[in-house]
Amino acid sequence: MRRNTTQRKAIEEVFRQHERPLGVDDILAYGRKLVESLNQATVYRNLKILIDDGWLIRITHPSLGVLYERTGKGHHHHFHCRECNRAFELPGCALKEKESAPDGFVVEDHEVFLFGVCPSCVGVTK
Amino acid sequence: MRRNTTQRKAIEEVFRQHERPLGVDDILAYGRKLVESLNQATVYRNLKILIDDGWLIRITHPSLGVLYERTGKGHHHHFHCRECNRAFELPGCALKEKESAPDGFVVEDHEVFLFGVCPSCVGVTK
DNA sequence: GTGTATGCAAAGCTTTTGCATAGGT
DNA sequence: ACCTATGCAAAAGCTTTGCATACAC
Repeated sequence: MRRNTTQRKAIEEVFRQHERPLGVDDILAYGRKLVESLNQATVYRNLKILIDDGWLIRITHPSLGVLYERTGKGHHHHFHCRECNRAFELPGCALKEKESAPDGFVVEDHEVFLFGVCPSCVGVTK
Repeated sequence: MRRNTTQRKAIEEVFRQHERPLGVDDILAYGRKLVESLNQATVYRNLKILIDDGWLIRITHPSLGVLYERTGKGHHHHFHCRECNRAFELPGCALKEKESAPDGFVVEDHEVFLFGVCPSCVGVTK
């Protein structure tokens, strides 16, 4: 039977506090603020559990590598800010799947990654 | 000065023979058909050289991991066939960058990955 | 002949696993 | 009290690097 451990509750809390896709390093760092002893192996094991539970999904971002994000947000795209290096989830979908591939290809799904500057970084002199 | 080695010529030949994005394993396997002694470290070193030369680019595919493809094909998207597990380069771009993110986000670039069944696998009973 | 590139092996990283024990139930 | 989940350390992948030698020039 599944136990409701301090560690997993902390990892869930990290995702609630940061509503954006997070990497393992982020999760470990933020998690240790809540549970000092939090171990890397524990994080990996719990991420797997939360994915099995359907609470998280794992995505591989072209620039940021492996990220984890909460489920239940429907289809969306990802934006990567080149200034603050964070990933954002963007609502909506402007891609027409049928028109996106030549005849003969059956398109069943897609992922879009956008790159640029996020609202908080626009206009900030660097 | 850069030497024109048998190994690098073999790696280049692999990309000419297979006009699609290739992973390190593919490159090593196909390359060994041309140069039996071809070593993994040599492949990695030469991929880096070919990227520096602008002859290859490295992409991180959400499902297939790290792939390498020849440059000079302009902007395109990638299609991953769930049957044969190969990646294809698709010409054209149906994404309107400006409409793809909410106000405030400055979109400068994007990558699109499509998933489905490729023409050679459509209709093939499995 | 000179010096870069290769093959091999060892070392880095990230992720996974084995094992003793802490802790949730 | 039981037995799962944790922390630690070792192991397993993938990629990089050090070093002696092969080979491109």
